[in-house]
Amino acid sequence: MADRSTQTRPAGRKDARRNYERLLTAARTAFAEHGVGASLNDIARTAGVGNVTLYRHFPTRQALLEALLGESLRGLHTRSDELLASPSPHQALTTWLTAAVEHAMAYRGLVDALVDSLGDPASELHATCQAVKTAGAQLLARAQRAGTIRPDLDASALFSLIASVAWAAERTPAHRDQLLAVMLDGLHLRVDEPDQTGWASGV
Amino acid sequence: MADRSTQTRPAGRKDARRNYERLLTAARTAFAEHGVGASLNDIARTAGVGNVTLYRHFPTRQALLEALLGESLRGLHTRSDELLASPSPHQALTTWLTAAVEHAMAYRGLVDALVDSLGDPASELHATCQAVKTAGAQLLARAQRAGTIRPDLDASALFSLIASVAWAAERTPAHRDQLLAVMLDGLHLRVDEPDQTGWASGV
DNA sequence: ACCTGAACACCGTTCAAGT
DNA sequence: ACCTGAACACCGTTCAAGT
Repeated sequence: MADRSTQTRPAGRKDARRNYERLLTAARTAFAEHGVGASLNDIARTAGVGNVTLYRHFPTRQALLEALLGESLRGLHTRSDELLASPSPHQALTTWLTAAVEHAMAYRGLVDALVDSLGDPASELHATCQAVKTAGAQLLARAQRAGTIRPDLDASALFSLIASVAWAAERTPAHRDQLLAVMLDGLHLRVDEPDQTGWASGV
Repeated sequence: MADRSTQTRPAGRKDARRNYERLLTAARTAFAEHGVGASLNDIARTAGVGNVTLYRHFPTRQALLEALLGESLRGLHTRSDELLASPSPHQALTTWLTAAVEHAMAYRGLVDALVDSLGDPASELHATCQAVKTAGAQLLARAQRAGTIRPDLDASALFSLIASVAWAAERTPAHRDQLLAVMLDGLHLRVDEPDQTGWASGV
């Protein structure tokens, strides 16, 4: 639980450390250009490093993603803690959901990797994704207690919702805001305002 | 527009016709088992056919999907025509959307192919996907005229919504109904009932 | 301790021939 | 006309050695 932000950066030999950094920057540009499915051999090549060196530092593609995005994704946890102190539970949740969707769109194809990771405890991204999930869970629970969000919904369903919107928005960016709006509206309870007529309170 | 259901089944040599059918059944089981990303060489192999034979009959993976699913997907168009005659525009749309999501989940990874096809006029699935889209457009427009569906939404955004739900539901089947419910609720206009109190009708 | 080049088993696609 | 086996350029992964 403590010091989640310190990932295993190699402290050993100087060239190892240098190769590590080179691989990260090469991966960053490759993912940005070709999506998370970019060729790993290509990344090693442009980093000026043997491909086995890449595999030693990052045994899987997800390890590479963790190194690149872990910090940013864990930032959603911090953000959630902050928002828990904000006055409107509902607004806090919607703000956070918008940010979460944004984070999940960092690279083309990233959402697939995130969803896979959540379901695979062996993945290097697993812990990070679960941190995101529990971050959302807190805001979700608070909003549900406040009565503005449909009660039949748990944290993992919320994660699926985030992923589904991020996936579609990545494919058709023009629809991003509408997709988000529909999701947020769908989460919103119908009877969200205090009843102003007294009409419905009888039964 | 006429006779969309007749696809190019080869009428030539007997062995060609036989190979065509063998490839289809091999593809069907391969896609069912490994998703739409299944190895094409593998499909040719289990069909007992040279791989080039596969490529001649089906130049792309999407051509194969069209041959397998085209009829079923075009069925959504027929379904839409039927539902246009049903009494409740809103119920008609939700029924159709549920069916559309179901269709898009026929194989693992299918939604990606469908969305790609819609954006690529050269794809063999393009016409089919557009037929699905226009089928949804009719029901959407009717429900919007009836005032139960948010008016700021066009057919392509609706297609994105279907795809996003199908994508997530395929990954986490347990959430399928909730994802659908959130989407349908998000489409639903808040003030959908005739105002029963007179409170809101002043302005 | 950390690195590299070469090999391995795949993939989709295309070739030069066969009947 | 329609087919096939073999080649091609890739992929991720693993090997046997190097310093």
